[in-house]
Amino acid sequence: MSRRPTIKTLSEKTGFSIATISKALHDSPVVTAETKELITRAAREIGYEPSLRGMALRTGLTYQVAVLMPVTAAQGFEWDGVEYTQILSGISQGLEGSPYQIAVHVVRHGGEGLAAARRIVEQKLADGLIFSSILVDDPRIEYLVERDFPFVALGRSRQDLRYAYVDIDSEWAAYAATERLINGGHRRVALVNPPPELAYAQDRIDGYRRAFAEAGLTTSDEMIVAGDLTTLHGKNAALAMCDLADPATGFVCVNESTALGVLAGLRERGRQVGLDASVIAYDDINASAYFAPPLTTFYQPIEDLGRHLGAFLLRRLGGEAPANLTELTRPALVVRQSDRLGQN
Amino acid sequence: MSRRPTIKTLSEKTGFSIATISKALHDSPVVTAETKELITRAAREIGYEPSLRGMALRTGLTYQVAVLMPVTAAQGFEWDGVEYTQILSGISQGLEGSPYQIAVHVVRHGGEGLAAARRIVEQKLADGLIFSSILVDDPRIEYLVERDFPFVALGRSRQDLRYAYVDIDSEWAAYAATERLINGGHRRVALVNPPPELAYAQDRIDGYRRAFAEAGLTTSDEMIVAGDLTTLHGKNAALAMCDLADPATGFVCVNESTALGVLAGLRERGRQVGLDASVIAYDDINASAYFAPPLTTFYQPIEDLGRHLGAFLLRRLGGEAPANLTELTRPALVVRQSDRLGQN
DNA sequence: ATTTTGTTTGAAATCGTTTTTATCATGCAC
DNA sequence: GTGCATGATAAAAACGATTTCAAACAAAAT
Repeated sequence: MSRRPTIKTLSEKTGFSIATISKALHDSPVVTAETKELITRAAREIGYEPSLRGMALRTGLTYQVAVLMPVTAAQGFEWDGVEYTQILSGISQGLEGSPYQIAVHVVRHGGEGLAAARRIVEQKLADGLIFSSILVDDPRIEYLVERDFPFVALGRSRQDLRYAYVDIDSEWAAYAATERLINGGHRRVALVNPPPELAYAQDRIDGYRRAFAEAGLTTSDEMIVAGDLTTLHGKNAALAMCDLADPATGFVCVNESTALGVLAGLRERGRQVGLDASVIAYDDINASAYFAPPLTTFYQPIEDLGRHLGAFLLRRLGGEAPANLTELTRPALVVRQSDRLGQN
Repeated sequence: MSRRPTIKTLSEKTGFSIATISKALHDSPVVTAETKELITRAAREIGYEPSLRGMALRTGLTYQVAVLMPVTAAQGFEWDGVEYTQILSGISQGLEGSPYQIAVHVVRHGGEGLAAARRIVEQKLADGLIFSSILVDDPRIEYLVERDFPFVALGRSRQDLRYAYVDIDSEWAAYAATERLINGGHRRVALVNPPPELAYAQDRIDGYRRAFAEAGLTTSDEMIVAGDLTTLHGKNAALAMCDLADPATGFVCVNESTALGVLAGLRERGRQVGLDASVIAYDDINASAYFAPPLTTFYQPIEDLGRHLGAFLLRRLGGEAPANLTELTRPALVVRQSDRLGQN
């Protein structure tokens, strides 16, 4: 039985030393074109593939990219975090052609994130790191920047640090959605938001407030409902907003899961969407198109973001400065249902 | 700056040779209890952690578990494949306490699956493999069994091979759902099913047919609609079933995504669920509870299955025979809405 | 003819482990 | 006192690559 060919096999076959083989395969200028040709041909012939483990040991690299995958709401088995499939798919596309593999590290509680990052850096479990759920003040970013460990964040914290990121312009997205509802005649607009420690929760609040400010209106904080990203949260938020003395008529929902919950809540209160309530959501898996009624959304191309995460990390690993590696995308409006209160 | 401590550091610190250190840390019987104690204490003191890469090179292992993640319907950006977050979370729990990391390999087209498995085995990218979307006749299973490469399948093919698997009893699940609808008075029941090459699509068809046979009724194949697992597929299926000369009144949906589509389709045709149509789905992320109306479902504990996948693979890697490593679970009925036609 | 320079290749060290084999006391029997 | 197990530890080889440095040789310069 023939074992997998190594550089030694090649050495025996071609008569060159393993040193020359290694150099030839790396296209080093010190070896003649003729020898290179000979060696690469032999390598192709016997199907030689360098062993990642051998390379890893010698170079100190791991050829692994770690991805921190949060599983916050597995408890209760609610619809949450599902977009990670798309993120991973995107990252994998971004990494294509490189020798890097994706190592998923599941993070159960918020606090585990820093611990996981620490372990990855200290035990050198990976050469680079990708993570999301960025906090307003994110200890992982601080730690990694300080250690100069290559990473790309999906989201931006509010720290004054230079690092690579890919993000959605949530401030603008919330502004645009809120503005639409205000223009539609809504004065009481609920913002169904993620927990306030998340950076983009703050971005959304900023955009929401800006829309009201520019319209010359005032907002009250009771309309901003923070919670996890589950459908249940959306439903509870809608119920609470309906039960206010001065109830909400417009709803800006952070994602499709909460939007579904809001629809369920409104139904339970006998409110008719399109007639006495309007709902706008941010969309990643096109479920909103099938809701009753179909929702107007801002579409976030999660898989694209993933692709950029992978590509940016590759460039970061290649030594590029983080300053070049930033991207901010605006979600695209998908109009499906009117936002005009009682006019459709 | 102190580099990460290695076995050599420990050797210098304690005065023992690296051979003795290695043996002591593996609790070998040839080294005295006293020496072991000394060495383990020193290891703890300087925070020694063995290098996975060093171990990997020497032992030929990789300490990686590969997971094949299919991304079939990324095209069109439909709701599909979202349960992988839960699967990964479960696998990670099953692997906890072991030195194994999860390496995700994204598989884009069906055919890529075998190629990915081949690459993983031949280049020894991982020590074990986990994959889903099992085909009726699955070349990956055949290949891996032949090579005696450790793996656990999420699902069972119809090949007569011995291998480790975790699966949902889809035959029973389809039987139970169909029987409920038949008992509710439905005679025209549509089965909104995945593509027929998937093993569990056949299981579902078997169960569906058994329910009709046991009720002394006949089925017609036009009621079995195969397609991808997207919401769009569900909607199209519902439209088609409504437009038949003898339309369907009951719907058994393969997952929540298609169920949402079926609801949308029924709405478009003016059918009222609970009045002139009934829908039952298989549930993994509890979205059905918020649909209009909330759906009766069979709940599939995906994360549990993932946990077993991880645990089984660990045992398989430990040398256990595949025959012991099989599990079949029945989903649990969650009654939310009556299945009785026009009687609720 | 001898030295210098440059070009190509090879030997050897290294990365951090595990494992096989060797060494060296010590205790015991003869 | 010599020989022989026995038990504890050490030395060395291996895993598969990269990299530094030396060697060999030819060509050019003196």
